[in-house]
Amino acid sequence: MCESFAEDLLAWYDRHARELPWRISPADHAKGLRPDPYRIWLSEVMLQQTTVAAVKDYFNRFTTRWPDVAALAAAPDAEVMAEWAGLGYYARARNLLACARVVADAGGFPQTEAGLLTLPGVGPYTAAAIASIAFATPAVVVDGNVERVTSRIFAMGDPLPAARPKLRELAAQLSPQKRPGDYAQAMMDLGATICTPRNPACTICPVFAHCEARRLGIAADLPRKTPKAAKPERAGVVYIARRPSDGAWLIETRPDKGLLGGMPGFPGSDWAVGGAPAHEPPLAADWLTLNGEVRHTFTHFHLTLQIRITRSEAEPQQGAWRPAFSPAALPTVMRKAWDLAAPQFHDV
DNA sequence: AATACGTGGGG
DNA sequence: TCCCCAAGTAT
Repeated sequence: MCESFAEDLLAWYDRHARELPWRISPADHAKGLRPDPYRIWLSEVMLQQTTVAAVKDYFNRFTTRWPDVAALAAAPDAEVMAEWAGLGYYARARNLLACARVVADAGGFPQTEAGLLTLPGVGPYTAAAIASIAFATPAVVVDGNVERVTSRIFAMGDPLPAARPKLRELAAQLSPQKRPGDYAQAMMDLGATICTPRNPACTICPVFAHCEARRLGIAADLPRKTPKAAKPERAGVVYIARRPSDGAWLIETRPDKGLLGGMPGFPGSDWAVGGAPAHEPPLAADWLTLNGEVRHTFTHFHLTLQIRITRSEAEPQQGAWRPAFSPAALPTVMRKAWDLAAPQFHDV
């Protein structure tokens, strides 16, 4: 049954594989063509907790600008962070660059799962994905799609995340030794297009016959998940200043660790439950509080941000004047603040 | 082991 | 509107 599961899935993949910028087609794969490990690695890191739709443009811009790992390794940190701006989980970008430099120094990517696992930003999923897709090594590739598909095939009702080790065992039972890369990508495509979280399309599923949850009519209820804690409300203040003499913006680079680490932003208060903690503005001036506020939701809290603006020529105590600053380099929450403030500076 | 870490789209 | 979630990793 396991054997024919993989056969049925791969037969479907041969006809229905999605065309994606980092992929080569199953037909070309069969001719012995191999995808570029650099492109597979880059796409897998971008795709961590991120949708294909969101990744495509970023992937194309990165590979156009930095066509190989040596080019990326030589890039200045700020340029890579700016190119990543808006994609989220910015530790990925910092680790991406660290990883590129390790790999460029080594003269190429490690070709084993264990070797890949030592790289910054490469965890169990990504190591297995690169090993199977780029190096044709059988590996048990388990991501959210595989967990969902597997829980349904076996009608495994234990809730995530506790069920993760058991699901990995079950996924290993399904995984074939042949065509590991195609199989991994087939599971992704199945999970993304047929075996979806809501309203799975069981009637057109290529592995319909193997699916215990479908047989029981409970596919849409799996996998079960333990409820998540509610997100707390936090609030803060940001200060947006512009220098009339040259149009420079007051920008600080956030510390490498923590939220939005390594990204540019506007100086301001900490963000706390119950309101902005006491703080000093980044420079002495008359600050105007805007009527509108920024609302933004992070993974683990909601945020309301008050915006204060001024025009000034003073030397700041936080951040620095940046005459050539582009808002495209901002993380989304800061870009929202900029969107609100920028019209107030139309005459600067 | 549990928590921190972004964002945009869909129902 | 609000909640869920998408090719997870680091600590």
